[in-house]
Amino acid sequence: MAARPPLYRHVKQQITDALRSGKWKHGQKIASEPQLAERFGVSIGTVRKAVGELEAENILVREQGRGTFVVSHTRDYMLNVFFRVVDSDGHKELPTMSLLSMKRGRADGTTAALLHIAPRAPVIDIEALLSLKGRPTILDRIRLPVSLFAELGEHLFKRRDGTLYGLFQERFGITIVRVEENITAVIAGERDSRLLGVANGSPLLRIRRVGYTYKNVPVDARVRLVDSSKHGYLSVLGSGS
Amino acid sequence: MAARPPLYRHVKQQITDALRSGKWKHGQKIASEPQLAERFGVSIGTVRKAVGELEAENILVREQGRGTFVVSHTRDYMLNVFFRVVDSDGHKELPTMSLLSMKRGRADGTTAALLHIAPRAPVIDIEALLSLKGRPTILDRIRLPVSLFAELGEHLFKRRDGTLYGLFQERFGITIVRVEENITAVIAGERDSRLLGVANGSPLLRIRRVGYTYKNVPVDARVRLVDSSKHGYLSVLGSGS
DNA sequence: TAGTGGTCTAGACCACGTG
DNA sequence: ACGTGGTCTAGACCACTAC
Repeated sequence: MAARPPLYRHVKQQITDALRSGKWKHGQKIASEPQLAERFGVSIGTVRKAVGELEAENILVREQGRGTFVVSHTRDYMLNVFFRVVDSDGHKELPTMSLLSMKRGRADGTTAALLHIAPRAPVIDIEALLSLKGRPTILDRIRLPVSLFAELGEHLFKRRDGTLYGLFQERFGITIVRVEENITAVIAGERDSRLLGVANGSPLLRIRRVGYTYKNVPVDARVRLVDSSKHGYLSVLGSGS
Repeated sequence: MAARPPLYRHVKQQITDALRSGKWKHGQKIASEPQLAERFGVSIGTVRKAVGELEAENILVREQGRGTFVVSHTRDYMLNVFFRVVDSDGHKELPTMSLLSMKRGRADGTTAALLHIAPRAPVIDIEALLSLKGRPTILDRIRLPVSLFAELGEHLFKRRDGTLYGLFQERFGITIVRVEENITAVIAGERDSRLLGVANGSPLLRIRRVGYTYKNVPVDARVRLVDSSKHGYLSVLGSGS
């Protein structure tokens, strides 16, 4: 008795597949609504419902009079969607990244489970220090599966003004559509406190993040330590009117 | 040249006003879509768009074949919408509350600013210890404006199996539709560590929460300390497919 | 069976951006 | 002027719930 899925779900799925296959790339305009309606043999209203859901999921953006576009992980976009660290006035600002190290290694059990890869599968292991207002504030340890990012090299970071997820999108065609963050409080270790410029034994936010692309495929796993003495992590729930 | 707002916004506004005025109370069924369409002199499609937005904002819930209802702050609802503390397996469970103290006082500057009330305006000052799996995990210090909760007394907590926001809704007709939480890491003070049963100097999550009802009116301000040694704060961003 | 919300259609008109 | 997305309408039919 499997309930028949509504038509617009099917349309949405076809659009998502087209995005995944690279038919339309980030920042590009997709087909207009009348064109999509004709291609899929449905009415415009049905197309609009499908596109509307994809827009609500931060995958497409509609612009009246111009068209519908695949979201691009610009700095502004990252700031609004994925970055939640604010200063004491509630203002947000993207950090500047400084690469500490980058090497190949093998996934430990936890990382393998998070990334849905085999234990000891090859990963890229990155450490980076992120600064806000010139002050080191965030220490990232990032693990990426080599299977997806084989050609990732240090040189790609040197000349970058964008974000890591922007790099994923531009160079590897991988769009992060959702991240899950699990936050706990920890005491800064000796090395962490030195890098972040805080007293040994200071409290830090420890954020375990997993980033997912389409179809809930995990792509990046990171552990992020945040000096929250001058910043906070902002979470908004419910979004009422 | 003020752009004319679309019709469905007007309809949405009228529905929100009716909710605020108490015409339909939590858990009750509101008028059917054809009835609303006739009352407001618009087509059903326009009503559906308005109701759809209110549903997306967690203010109404539609149930096929039954009707559209005002959300009720049941335990399940709270768990899914406003409670973000999970155990190490990622499971959620609502805490049991134990009231530590409740007294009248006056708002300090920070609290007054958060609640949009005058400095030194009268507030109710509550301390409560919340336990997960029988283990004290969260220490809440809550400030409520007396202007909204004049009749709040300790007896209302004694016989309670619901949540604080459920109490707001049932006894005071106030529905929280959005909360903002600002999270930092702190070191447990002497009293905090004793109440939470952790070692002095342990790291804790410090969550500054403000709860809002319709029209962005702040209603409750609290500072929440969480023992994150066995739990974490879960945040999901982007919600892609 | 009657009433509810959910889907889908077809078409008119509006608001906006581009050439 | 044209094409885009945005709004609004009217009506048909489906899926589900209650009685």
